Amino acid sequence: MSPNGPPYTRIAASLRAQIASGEYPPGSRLPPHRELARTHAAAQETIRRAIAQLQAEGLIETRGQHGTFVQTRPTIRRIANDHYQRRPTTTGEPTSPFAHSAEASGGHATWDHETTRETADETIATRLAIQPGDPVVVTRYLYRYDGTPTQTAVSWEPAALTAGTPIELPETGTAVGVIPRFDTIGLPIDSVTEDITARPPTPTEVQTLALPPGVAVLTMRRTYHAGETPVETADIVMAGHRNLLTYRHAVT
Amino acid sequence: MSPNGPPYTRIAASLRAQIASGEYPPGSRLPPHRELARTHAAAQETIRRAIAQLQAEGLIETRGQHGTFVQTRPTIRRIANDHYQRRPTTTGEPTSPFAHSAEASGGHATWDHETTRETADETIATRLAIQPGDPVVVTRYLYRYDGTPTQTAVSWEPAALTAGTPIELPETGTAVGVIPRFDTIGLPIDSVTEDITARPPTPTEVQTLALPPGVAVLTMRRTYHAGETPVETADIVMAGHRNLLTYRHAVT
DNA sequence: TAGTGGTCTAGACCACAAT
DNA sequence: TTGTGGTCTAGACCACTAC
Repeated sequence: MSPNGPPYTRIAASLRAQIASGEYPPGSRLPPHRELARTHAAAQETIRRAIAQLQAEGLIETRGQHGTFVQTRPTIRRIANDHYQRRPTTTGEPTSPFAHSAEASGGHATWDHETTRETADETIATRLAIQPGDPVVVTRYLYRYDGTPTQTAVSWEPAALTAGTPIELPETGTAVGVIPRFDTIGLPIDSVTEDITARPPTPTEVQTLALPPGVAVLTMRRTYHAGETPVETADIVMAGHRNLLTYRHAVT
Repeated sequence: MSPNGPPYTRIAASLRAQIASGEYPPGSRLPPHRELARTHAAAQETIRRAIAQLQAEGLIETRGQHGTFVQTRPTIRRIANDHYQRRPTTTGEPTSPFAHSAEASGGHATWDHETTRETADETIATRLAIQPGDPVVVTRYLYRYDGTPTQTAVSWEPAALTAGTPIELPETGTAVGVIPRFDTIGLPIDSVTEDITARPPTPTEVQTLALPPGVAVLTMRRTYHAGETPVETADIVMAGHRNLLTYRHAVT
């Protein structure tokens, strides 16, 4: 088609066009590497480079030793991190930002969590404005969307703030979510900072999030403040190619 | 070191450790592929896989035919997309969000732009709530940070809104920035939506942003609204590994 | 047993830089 | 001319799955 660039990019472009044209519809299987090597008159390794490129784009997926398949859900799920607003204290059942956005996009959210007590290392101490070695309550989450893992999060809270209160352990009391929890102990959260970046996944993230090779993760570092006091900080990691963070700000 | 995984991941881990330990300090040159192949008792192609992995992590950089170098600036630049607030109309010279954040992190910002008149395709028409084929003012930007390209943006505005006004062409009047410009024609912007995601770069983006292979781009789709009317929409693209988007919201 | 993706190898050629 | 990163090849082996 286009005679520019090295062969593996041309082969990738050719396959990309065949997928876009519907010749290989979503869910269908691509020919085996060795057959593609014959039809494109290239070596198997060259085919693999082309395949790897499409994989990084999230277009196709290789399933173990079963074959190479066109992605069935290139559709991006939307995480509506709208405003951080307290819900009107009506009858609605408590929910989390993740569950809220999942249901808004027509799916079902579940999550596992595990809470431990640890001491703050230097990084966390800085983020929480405490001293290294101070006790913190750490909670690790794995969020699933319709059953498949899509997001991990690790949350840190200074133990000194919640010790002896009903919200000492997240995910156990009646108040769900960071903002309502701290409301109940008279430490109202009034601001949140979020740092967003993209980076390649760690091997662990590849495994837990079932990431295809080459895709980046979108990470958010979020810290809640009550006045000048940081009350919770979290690292949130999700697959870059199937997530969209949406913000709506007022301009004043 | 660690006997797990295929050789190329072990070689990558080994090089990563050598970089972290300071054996290869930032800016230094790694041995040539062929030499690494000898010392690690592997084929050159295997070395290249390991190198490609480190490249995708932003740890090293290959410069044409000069060699492989440890990245000198793994330091992430900060783009402070704080609140969208109108500046107090004092004596300060007009500036842009990009210039503001660049100077906040100690660098110097410059940008080129080119404005054309086009007609809206279906996507842009939807985003601007106009009809396909309606005239739009399109401006393409290339932003540089201390001289090196770091961000591209394309902006669309419905021509019908600005025709015959002093702000018909962006970047020509006295008002700099979207919000001040529309203030001057009595169409005050009061909200902005931003959609953020990560994806692999297009070949064009690889070239214009001088991206090393494997790194993802962080993209923002931003739309300004005056009431319910979209007045400007833009696609902003930056390298994922050296950019950080920072938000600070009030919680109400 | 056969098919599949994944990996490795030894050797080759290219374009480009510096010398 | 030499050295470099980048690419391609033909063939091989492995782990896993399906039959």
